[in-house]
Amino acid sequence: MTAIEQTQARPRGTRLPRRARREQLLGAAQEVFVAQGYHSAAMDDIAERAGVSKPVLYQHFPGKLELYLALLDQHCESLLQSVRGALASTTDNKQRVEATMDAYFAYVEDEGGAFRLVFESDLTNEPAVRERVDKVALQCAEAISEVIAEDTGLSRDQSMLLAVGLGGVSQVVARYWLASRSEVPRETAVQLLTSLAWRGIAGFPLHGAEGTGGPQQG
Amino acid sequence: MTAIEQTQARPRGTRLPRRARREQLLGAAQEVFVAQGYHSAAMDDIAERAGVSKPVLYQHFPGKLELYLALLDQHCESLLQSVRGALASTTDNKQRVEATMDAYFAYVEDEGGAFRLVFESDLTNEPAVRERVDKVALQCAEAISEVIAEDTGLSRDQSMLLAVGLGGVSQVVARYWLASRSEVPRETAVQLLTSLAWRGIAGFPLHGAEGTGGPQQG
DNA sequence: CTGCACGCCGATCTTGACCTCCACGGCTTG
DNA sequence: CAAGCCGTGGAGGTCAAGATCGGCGTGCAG
Repeated sequence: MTAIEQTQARPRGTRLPRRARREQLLGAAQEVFVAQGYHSAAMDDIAERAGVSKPVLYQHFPGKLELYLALLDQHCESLLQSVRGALASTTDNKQRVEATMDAYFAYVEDEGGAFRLVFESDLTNEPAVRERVDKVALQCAEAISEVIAEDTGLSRDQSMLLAVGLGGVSQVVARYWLASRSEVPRETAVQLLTSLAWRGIAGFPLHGAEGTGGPQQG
Repeated sequence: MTAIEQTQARPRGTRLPRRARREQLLGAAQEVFVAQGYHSAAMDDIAERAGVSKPVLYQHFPGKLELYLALLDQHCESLLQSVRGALASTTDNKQRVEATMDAYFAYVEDEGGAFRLVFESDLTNEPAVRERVDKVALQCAEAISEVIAEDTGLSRDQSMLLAVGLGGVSQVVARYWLASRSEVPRETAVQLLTSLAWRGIAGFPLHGAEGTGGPQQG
């Protein structure tokens, strides 16, 4: 009845080198933060999850907030890399859209549900957290907006609006798709969104004017 | 130095009928919750903001959570009504898209920033809150998806995915537009998103097949 | 074998926020 | 004019959770 699933199953007595211990603590913290959110997560829970006592936690991190920020930074960077990688993976703009959408889906589907720290944080009132979350969203949108501006000739402000929209739609739908256990397979969902978005973007002037790859398949 | 801005400027001693007092408390609570989030908001702050003492607060609401839920319910209902009203305001599907987008922008721009309670709550771990937030998003998406399904002939699952996407894009971009103080006027932003979304939707089969209003103006 | 250093643990402190108890003052009634 | 009632106010209880202090066991150098 009181059995608690723990990924590591440490018998609470193992001695680890500092670096390894730190990584393990980060893993445990991620599990707890993802499952319970920042506020409901207790340092006791994290320590217990890691199979250590609380003082050890405080020997590796100054406090709860810093622990959370370490994880947040890690996964913000991860998202940004994925999006940039998707945009750089091809020069065909339609495939760019598809790759970017898929990047969001892959990110959301990633192990441990770490995306919740970025997209569903319950600590957005903390300026440090707000800054991270806003910044990564802005950086992703800027990366997307550059492509949009080149493809459509829209102004910076307007392409940013669209870029924010594309990032937003990817993130929101990916989360919905994951939560609803939709029977629609991931690839189909991505295709659907890509069709929607690409047709929308292609309707603006200048689309495909500069060798962006032909829209041969309607 | 210790001057605190209070919208009502009650001299802290006024006697109000219960209904009016309740409304005033709700208003004060909304201001504090919006400004500070659920966790950082203290019942003391809300009472002080309203110009009453704490026991009065507890005579009208059983606790902090119920107070929050009362506000949340109110604004969830408001959003749902706006979206449904927008969808029912016309039979032209393109104008439906535009009206719905505009409904989100209006909602976000609404006084007091109450949209934060719905879209940026820091209490999503609380099941009651999660239920409300998820439910209103789902209800909005369902309302939208009905139109999409009729217009495109897509399956229920697929039109729901698109509907969630449209709701998501509206919500995300509207919040970005509000936060970034974009020089793009609201009407232009709505037009931009409407173009994007409508072209995307219109690309699916069956679009405009059943008297949905002619797409005469590109 | 013995002393030392290091990392870990049980038990504790303190803060902060939600939530109630006893005294005061204005309004109504005879 | 006087008495009572009801709502208001300040001060306090309780508890959860973040953050910390002395003791213990283990591995290594001499």
